[in-house]
Amino acid sequence: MADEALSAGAVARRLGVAVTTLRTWHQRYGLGPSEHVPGHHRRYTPADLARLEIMRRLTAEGVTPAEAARWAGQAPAGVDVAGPRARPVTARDGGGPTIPVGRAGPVARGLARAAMRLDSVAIGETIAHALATDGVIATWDGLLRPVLAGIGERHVATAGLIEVEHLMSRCASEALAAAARARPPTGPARILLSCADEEQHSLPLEALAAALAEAGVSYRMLGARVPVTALVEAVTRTGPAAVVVWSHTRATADPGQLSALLAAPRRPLLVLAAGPGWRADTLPAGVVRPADLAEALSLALAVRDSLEQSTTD
Amino acid sequence: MADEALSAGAVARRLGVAVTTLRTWHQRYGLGPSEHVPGHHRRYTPADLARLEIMRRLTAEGVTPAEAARWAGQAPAGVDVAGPRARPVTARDGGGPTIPVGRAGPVARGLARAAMRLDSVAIGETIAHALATDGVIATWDGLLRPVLAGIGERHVATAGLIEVEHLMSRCASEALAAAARARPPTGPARILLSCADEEQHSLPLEALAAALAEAGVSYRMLGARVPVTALVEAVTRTGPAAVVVWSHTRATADPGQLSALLAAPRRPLLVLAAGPGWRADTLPAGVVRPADLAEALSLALAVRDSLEQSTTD
DNA sequence: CAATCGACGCAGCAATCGACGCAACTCGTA
DNA sequence: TACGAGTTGCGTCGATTGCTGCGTCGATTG
Repeated sequence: MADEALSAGAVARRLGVAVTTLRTWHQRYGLGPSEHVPGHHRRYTPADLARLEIMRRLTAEGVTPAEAARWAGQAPAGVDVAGPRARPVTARDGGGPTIPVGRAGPVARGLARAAMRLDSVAIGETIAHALATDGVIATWDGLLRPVLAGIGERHVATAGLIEVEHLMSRCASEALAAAARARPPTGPARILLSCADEEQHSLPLEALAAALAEAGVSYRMLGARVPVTALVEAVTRTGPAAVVVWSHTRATADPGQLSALLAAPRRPLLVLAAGPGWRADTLPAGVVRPADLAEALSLALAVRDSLEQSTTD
Repeated sequence: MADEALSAGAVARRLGVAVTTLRTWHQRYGLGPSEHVPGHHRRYTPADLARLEIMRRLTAEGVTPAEAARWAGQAPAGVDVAGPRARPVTARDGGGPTIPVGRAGPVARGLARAAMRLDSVAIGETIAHALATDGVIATWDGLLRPVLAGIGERHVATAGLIEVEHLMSRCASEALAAAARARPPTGPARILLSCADEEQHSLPLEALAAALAEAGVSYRMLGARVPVTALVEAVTRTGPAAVVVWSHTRATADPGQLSALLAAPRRPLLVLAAGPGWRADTLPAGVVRPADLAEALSLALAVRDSLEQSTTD
């Protein structure tokens, strides 16, 4: 670990920019060594270098330098997006007359039972309570996803239970929407949520929307079955900073949609390919593929306010 | 501190309108940056932005843009614009690539405008307000249906606007669900609502559900794309007094589904074939075909009343 | 003496400007 | 019922603005 100070030339060489540019960045955006006496040589600490790295990466992505600088300036402990995440051990559990929910807990089992009963009131109450108590992420990963997966499995196996699946989806959708509405986000919507073309499953996207609302981030949600042209037009019109495209199955995961997004007139800062449909090796460069809801949320949060933090509204 | 100077593009993105429209608003209504040198770039201060926000909200409520601009122009205290604002006082309306709502009223027009802007917040607020004020039936017939029909027409004609249609549907769905939840029905659910097989439009059914909830009648809602076997099974399991099957297009209106219902072990008292998909001459005997939402509601209410009479305790 | 500093200027490029026009909707009128 | 007048949002075009990266110059630092 070199905690010695780097000279301007060294930093410039490392970043791949001219020395003059470093000076410009300093006096235009205040993005320089934390301690610097005017007239003396600049000494960049590792922390300063990290800030400049952010600046360089953002500008390389196409962000306006002024924006990137504002963003890099206030990031002392910036990038730790990918953290250690405990992975639930896949364990076979339970059979029986109801829906297999794995070891998702008694609440999930109760929810599954209510679903089998087509008891929409109980379903709605259970989900709403979980949302209020544990938050969107935990409810999604620990309750909704297991139960829905269980119904799906059963549905594939027995070619029945479709009405149960639809009822669950509807109730979950309602509960998520209610949760999102309970915490109305403020500020401009810089994040666009959309399903892939032909994709009709929008529930995970609604969960993400609710999670965003929970975090106080406003967004635009287009919903299911959004054709490429419509998506591109929406991007062109609203110019979001980030776009999340959900694909549930491989059939709906056409990488061309993402390429079209990147080629749009107002290229979004970040394009997220979410859902199990996407294949990592076929994604165009510059597209990020979050592993789960939590990661998608943290990525979206990272881009949140790249433009301004005005105190209006 | 004039630190917050938004560019035209930033403001346009924030409001959801085109940059050109901002310029138009400036030169037509004098609604622009307080200090602007002709030829130079426009710099919107927070005060200017607030004025535009008012403009946006008013137009979303259905106010004529010209009038909205007059309102917004004199809103902020202090610096006032002395722009070329000599407009005629005529209260004409209409214009732009909006959605034809005919003579459905200003609220519908405002809703259509908000939809074009993909402004889900405004859409949701408008619908929720209408639901609370006028009730479900009036909101459906006087607001939602005209706007949705307008979008549909336009969508067929121009092969675009799909994202607007989806957003409207989603917001309407949310609002209807919220309204239904606000008045939780009591008692056992004796009415089953379901889409026909392969039918994916469930919004009218959700409107009926909300209307039922408003009337204090409890129901079970299965949702979209319910296969015949699933529907029959649900009927067998829950034994409803009435079943409403919605079909939006002729392709999904297979009379066999209704026959299967009538042949079910626990034959429902009343089977309603709702939606424009059904053809009166092909319906099996004993199936009623309501003309609109109000009729469907009154039929459902009649069933409830007859039940109360027969099973009175 | 090499590297850097602050100041100044310049060329490329994206965003924006003003002007014009188009398409589409409403409404009054024939 | 059809049609023209009035409105309105927005696309397009050529010119301009303003931001950005960086080279240059004389003075200073290490």
